[in-house]
Amino acid sequence: MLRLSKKSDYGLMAVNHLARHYGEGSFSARDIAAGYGIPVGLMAKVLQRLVRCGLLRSQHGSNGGYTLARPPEFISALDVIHAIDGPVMITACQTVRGECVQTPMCTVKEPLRKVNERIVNALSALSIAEINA
Amino acid sequence: MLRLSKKSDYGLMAVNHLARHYGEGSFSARDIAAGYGIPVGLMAKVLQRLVRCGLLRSQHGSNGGYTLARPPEFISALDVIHAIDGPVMITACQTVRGECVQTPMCTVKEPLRKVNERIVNALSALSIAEINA
DNA sequence: TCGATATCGGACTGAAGGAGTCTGATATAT
DNA sequence: ATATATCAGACTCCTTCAGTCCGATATCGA
Repeated sequence: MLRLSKKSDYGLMAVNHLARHYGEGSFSARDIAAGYGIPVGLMAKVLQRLVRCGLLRSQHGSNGGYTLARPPEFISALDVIHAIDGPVMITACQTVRGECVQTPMCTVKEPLRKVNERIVNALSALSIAEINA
Repeated sequence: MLRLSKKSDYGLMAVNHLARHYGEGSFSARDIAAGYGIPVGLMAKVLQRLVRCGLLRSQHGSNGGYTLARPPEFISALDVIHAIDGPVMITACQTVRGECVQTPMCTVKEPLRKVNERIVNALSALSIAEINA
């Protein structure tokens, strides 16, 4: 249905939160989740994925938590979404290389690929810093 | 996951097919489905929705079928997707009026609304005639 | 050293939505 | 009449999403 997953939503909120407090130390999943009414466990999962993709740094132990791996200007909405949901692709039928699995007679593949490209561009042009402003 | 439903895909293919043969009479669900390896029953369902939203005209009985309700230049990809999947909205949390149901502290609502707007624009700027060219 | 507090990883469950089928009704041309 | 269409809705899988839970590991402070 051309919809973002809730996890991506949560991810954007979390990264946004960290951006807003950039340079003020680290925040735990609990810290972040509390402010937005997001289940802690789920928030933790989302944050873990962001760490694995190099967007966040994590610190174990007490007084631990998460911080941005780089300044908010250099993290895009696409980065976050891609880290959580994988590649942004509006059609299920085509692979990363643009091949159509379903049917070679698909006449709308190419136009949709262009639309997809525009969406990706729009998302990658939107930095977290920009969201925060 | 920011993905179009298969029904929308099928709808685009169908409308595209009808556009390619615009002025050559009507085509049944069976006619259209056959060429693309789409299940007939499902194709029929999709076509019905397009009729209900005024994009296609239908003709009962033998030698019946579907035709475009207006020239391909005046049907956009968004028209088709909207007819099948409903309003294009990348976030589940906001209603048509842009209100956030989940939490009033959502900090990413407004930026995502703008991204959504761009997507809608891209889709509504893409006419079926353009796809076909 | 012990314990509290974190992240981390995977498995798991329930609910929701998508894909596709089926049945029956209505309309129309031959 | 009959064959061929659309039409409408209910229905069944099956996948995916949302969220939970448990055990393991790492770190800080007392």
